[in-house]
Amino acid sequence: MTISLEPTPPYDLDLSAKIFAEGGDEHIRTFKGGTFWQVLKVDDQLVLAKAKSVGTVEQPELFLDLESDIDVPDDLERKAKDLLSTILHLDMDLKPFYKAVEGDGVLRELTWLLRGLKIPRTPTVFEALVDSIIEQQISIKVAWILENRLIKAFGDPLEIDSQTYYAFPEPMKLASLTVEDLRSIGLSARKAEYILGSSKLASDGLDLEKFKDYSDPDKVIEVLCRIRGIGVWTAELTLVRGMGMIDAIPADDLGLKRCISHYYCGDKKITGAEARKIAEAWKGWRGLASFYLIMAERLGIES
DNA sequence: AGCCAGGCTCTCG
DNA sequence: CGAGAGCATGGC
Repeated sequence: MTISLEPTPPYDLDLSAKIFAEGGDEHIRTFKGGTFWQVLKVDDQLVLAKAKSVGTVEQPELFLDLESDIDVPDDLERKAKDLLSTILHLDMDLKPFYKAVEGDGVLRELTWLLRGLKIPRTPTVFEALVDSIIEQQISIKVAWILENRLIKAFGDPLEIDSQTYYAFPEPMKLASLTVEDLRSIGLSARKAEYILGSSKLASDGLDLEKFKDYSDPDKVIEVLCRIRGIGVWTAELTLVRGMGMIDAIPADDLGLKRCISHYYCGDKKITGAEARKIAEAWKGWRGLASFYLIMAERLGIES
């Protein structure tokens, strides 16, 4: 069964999914040989989704294949298609962003070089929140290792052709664990407590997913920051990655400051406040612009 | 070998 | 209050 997807052009899957190749895991989610795949949880049913590009950047088209341990009914198929579109952010229109940053010499060049790059989202806000907690302070590569361990240890398994794939664990599942359980995969006791606390809130009435519909990002940040272990940085990262709020920017982020400094300040060290000031020029698109800078640095693009 | 990496809380003074 | 210690792992 092959489903056709038509992303809003321009779109470059190979470029956009590159981020999943680094730190990816074949049993969870990765991008390899032109194919992106990930287990999706749709109506409590696990489905392995595989997407590849069959179009061009200007006329993008994806083929989506779904595999499961049951026959996938039509409505499930439609929901899986929608969820994959959400994850890859296929409905995002990049053209207004490109127009908005035309006056910025750095981004004008980077948006030309990285044309079709869309910022991915997590399937749920909860997943973005937990990921962001794990990523606090340690290097991103170590964080990816820990995230994958968490998913394999506590996530939902799907068996296909004697291969096991894992989806991100539900809040209820993580809430049922102990600090020792989480320490056993290499998390600090502190982070284990943060994750347990957040999971308990999420499985006990705090509907994180509803924050997607809030119109005021600052309000969401404020609410999230009341949770123990969640600071402004973690909240902002969750907004961008979990809610698709592409104007939110984790300006205090060490890696982002390094990127902004590299492309705008001749590698001179800058503060979070200075980063925020520079990012003012990208208002409306600050998170997306940051993503372009980070990807440009990863790809070794000089300017 | 040690220091550092996409922070945050808690504890002192 | 503001500053500083402590945290876990893996990469360099």
